[in-house]
Amino acid sequence: MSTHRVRILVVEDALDIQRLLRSALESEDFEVQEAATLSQALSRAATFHPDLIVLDLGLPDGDGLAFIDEFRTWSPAPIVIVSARMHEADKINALDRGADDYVSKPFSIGELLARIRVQLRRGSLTESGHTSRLEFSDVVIDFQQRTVTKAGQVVNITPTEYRLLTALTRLPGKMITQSALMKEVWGPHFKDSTHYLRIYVGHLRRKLEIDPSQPQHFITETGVGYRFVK
Amino acid sequence: MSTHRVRILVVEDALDIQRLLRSALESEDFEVQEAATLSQALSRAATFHPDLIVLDLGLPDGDGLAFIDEFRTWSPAPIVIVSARMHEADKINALDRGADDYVSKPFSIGELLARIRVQLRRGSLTESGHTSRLEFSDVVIDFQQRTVTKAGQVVNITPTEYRLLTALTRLPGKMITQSALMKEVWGPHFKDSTHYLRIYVGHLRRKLEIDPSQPQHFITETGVGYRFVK
DNA sequence: ACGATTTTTACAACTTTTTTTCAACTTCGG
DNA sequence: CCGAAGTTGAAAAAAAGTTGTAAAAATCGT
Repeated sequence: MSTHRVRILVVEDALDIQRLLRSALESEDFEVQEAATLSQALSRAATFHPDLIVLDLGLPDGDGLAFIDEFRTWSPAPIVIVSARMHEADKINALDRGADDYVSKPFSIGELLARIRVQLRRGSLTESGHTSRLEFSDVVIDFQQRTVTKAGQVVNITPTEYRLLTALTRLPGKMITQSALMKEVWGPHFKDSTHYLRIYVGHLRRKLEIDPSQPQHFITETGVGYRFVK
Repeated sequence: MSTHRVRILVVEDALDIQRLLRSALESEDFEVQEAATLSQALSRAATFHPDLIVLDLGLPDGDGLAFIDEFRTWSPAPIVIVSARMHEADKINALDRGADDYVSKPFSIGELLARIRVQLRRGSLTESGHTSRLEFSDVVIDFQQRTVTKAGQVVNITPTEYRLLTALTRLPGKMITQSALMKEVWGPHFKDSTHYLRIYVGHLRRKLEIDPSQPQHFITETGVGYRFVK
């Protein structure tokens, strides 16, 4: 489905390694962007939407672990750490924090590329995500038929409501930020018009919650986003 | 909602390493089975249906790569190679044939366990359960879902509280200075308004400590900063 | 042109952050 | 060991910001 080349963001402050990585990755036909600082990495990641991140932990303006924390709030794309830190505790920390692989410097470029292929291979396997049916309390959502029933009665769901419902329920339990929801439902251009969200989450609650004033399934995370729980 | 413990098949002919792996894996509450030869490995895998395989490439009756080929025809379960072979070509070969990670002997058992957690996290993300988590006393923090639970109950965490929690827990046991925390949570401009810190550390203690007046996890280092310990 | 849907507007209710106040605790010199 | 200075913790009021609801206006699809 996605027609674009695989995008890789390289977060690395050492210029020589940056160049080495760029040439190796580009010769594998990846689309490469670079960032040399933590803040640059975060803004690049947001606009570039990389399929994978190569991350040096030793950045000048902060700990690379902070990047993992922040990035993982909105993207599951694999993160491969490339670092001079050799201590076991550093590796374990980074891996448990959300990194997917850890390669120590000095590294072999061939091995790094193989490990990147492993990450991308698995990413494409688990891409799909959505099951065809979802049930909670007395509600049944059938994503194949695009129908929603509550207590056996068919509930009319408008196109916008349905897109929002899909975005919220894709990963039950996971908090989705307002801007992520806006981008998915109304498009990137509307990402700051978050009052639409309140109105449409309100619609979903009125139609699907048992008591819309005490929502059990469409949960507000004030200042951040919404979460669907079964 | 699989109720069984996570099953791991260890394919390894050296008895000492086999024992080491079994005890380490069982203390993490995995269900472990072993195989010492290629043919044994294939039949065990077929009956045991492991969730993950730890595989030594140097088996007496054949190349471990053959096992990967055969196993991959019917199971996508992650394979973590543990091998004495150090050559780059061996690693690349195994990874491209279908292995998911490669740890060289002699290996650190802590790192191996972390890499196993990474593999299991990915696999179960789509089904349910395991993600990148931090646990201490009766508290579970799930950074992928952005949820915090105490004794099974969801605890509401505000955006500022969550940023502080993230900054503090990133390096368990390590003391973080007040100004570092201020810069990360409130931004560089507020680095001297350290009384905010006391208020919000207080919030975290009230919400997460067993006895907030006798903190066990969010520790004050008077005059310097705070430290999180598990 | 009609009904259904989306967008705009307005306001009340609610949550979070900041400010303020004061009590308790730590540290350190005498 | 005592008291002073500095540091930390708890509570609550005030301010700022965020969310929920209703309903009118505009737009869309047929």
